[in-house]
Amino acid sequence: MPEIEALPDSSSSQRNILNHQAIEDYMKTIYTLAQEETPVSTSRIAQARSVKPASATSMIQRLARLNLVRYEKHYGVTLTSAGEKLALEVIRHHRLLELYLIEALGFTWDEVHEQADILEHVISEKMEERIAAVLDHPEFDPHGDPIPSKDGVLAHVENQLLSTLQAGDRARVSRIPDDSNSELLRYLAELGLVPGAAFQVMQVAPFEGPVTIMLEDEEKIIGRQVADSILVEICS
Amino acid sequence: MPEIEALPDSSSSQRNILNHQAIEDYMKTIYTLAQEETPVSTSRIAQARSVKPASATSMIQRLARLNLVRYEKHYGVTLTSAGEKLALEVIRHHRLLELYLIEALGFTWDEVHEQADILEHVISEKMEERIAAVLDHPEFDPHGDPIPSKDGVLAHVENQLLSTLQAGDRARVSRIPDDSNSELLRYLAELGLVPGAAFQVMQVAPFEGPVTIMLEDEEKIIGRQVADSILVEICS
DNA sequence: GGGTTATGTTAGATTGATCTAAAAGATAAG
DNA sequence: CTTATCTTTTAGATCAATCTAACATAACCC
Repeated sequence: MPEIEALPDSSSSQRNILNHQAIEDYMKTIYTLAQEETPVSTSRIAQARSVKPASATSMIQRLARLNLVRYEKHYGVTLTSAGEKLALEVIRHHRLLELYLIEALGFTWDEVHEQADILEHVISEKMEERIAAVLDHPEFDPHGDPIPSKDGVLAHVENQLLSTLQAGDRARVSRIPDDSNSELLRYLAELGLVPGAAFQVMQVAPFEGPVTIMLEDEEKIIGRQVADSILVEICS
Repeated sequence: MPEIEALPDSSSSQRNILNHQAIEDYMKTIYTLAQEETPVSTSRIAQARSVKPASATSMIQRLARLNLVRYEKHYGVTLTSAGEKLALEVIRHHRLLELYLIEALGFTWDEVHEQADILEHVISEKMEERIAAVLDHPEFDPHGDPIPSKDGVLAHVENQLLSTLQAGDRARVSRIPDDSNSELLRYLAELGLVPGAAFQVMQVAPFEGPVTIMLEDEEKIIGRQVADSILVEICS
């Protein structure tokens, strides 16, 4: 008689007995990819997780058995509501941890992603709660990403790429993807281009040329590639 | 040609790629058991880790291949210096984390063990360092256990069981084993019997009877079993 | 010193997460 | 509409950590 695998039960008093790292990582990946395009294909998941497609297929099948995703062969996956809940929980952990590592432990912007990626799977409910309390229940992480609330609600911000602005526009940095490489993050921190920073676009050179901005009374010139990795909110 | 498994290399820049949880847990267990009696037998390890002897044997063989223990069939294991170093590293993590969870995140005495047991395997060098710094490089954890220094040195304190004291003795609580059950820890905290607390023994009832102590001008009576779980340092 | 008991080890199975290689399904292009 | 290509799935292997069952060694006791 085949045993049915138990769902990772977040309401159970004895959580974290099994290491569900892999499951949680896949869920996070699928959630993120689903933002861009749904359903999510096997190969996109495999690529994002740096595994072979065959490995992704087998994990997808397991996730489907756990009712975390709906899966149709040769078509793709979508998250179930249980799946979305789990993904948001992990993302909440990740973002709270990133902020905490900076605020409480003096990490720098570019160092936190890696450590948060590990810790996100192992902190207890209690620890999540205490971290959130110490940080005064923040809504955004240091990269400007919204932190899902306990019940899975995400603040929604209208973003656009900095590179889409025109000369004269005033805007505020809202997000830098937290998986950008560390070099870039350090560079941006040095320039002062961190979430919240307000600036005005002075000039946008044609042919994918550099963008000149005025930030804190200083002119900064950034390449197009950099401008493409910064999300902003226009100040109207 | 058989590949030799790589040693968990703490000096490597890319640590924590593989989950060496199991290895670290065994090393910690063996280190602790070796304090009591050496060499450490398979069954003691198996019992401490709540696995079957067969499982312990196979892990021991792996640890021996990694040069973390010396192993002689049917005799037992002893730690190599690399093994002791690893064990002390994990113990350092554990004890720093226990203190940190209490000091920085408002955990209570009885809650920290479990969470520290998980976190100890996943915090980076950097995080360990920052936690130690925030705590001002403490020498003892909240249960009175010495925290190994970065280079593996342990403060040594001469301890004895509270139950071995005699009426009239003055002493100070030095340690409560951190794996004592939570009930007991909460009870002791309530009584004020925490590391550092100074008291005088008033009476020791015969036939394994209760011990009466004077602590902060209040008389407390504790059972023999409780007295057996408290380590003290005589104030001479 | 030889049998009994306790302790340890080996053999073989299982589960999870990965892989490679091969087969099957979907897509696209003449 | 048929073939070539690309994507996905299946089959089967590997490795770590565990288990059970069976075997081997050590210890102990008369």
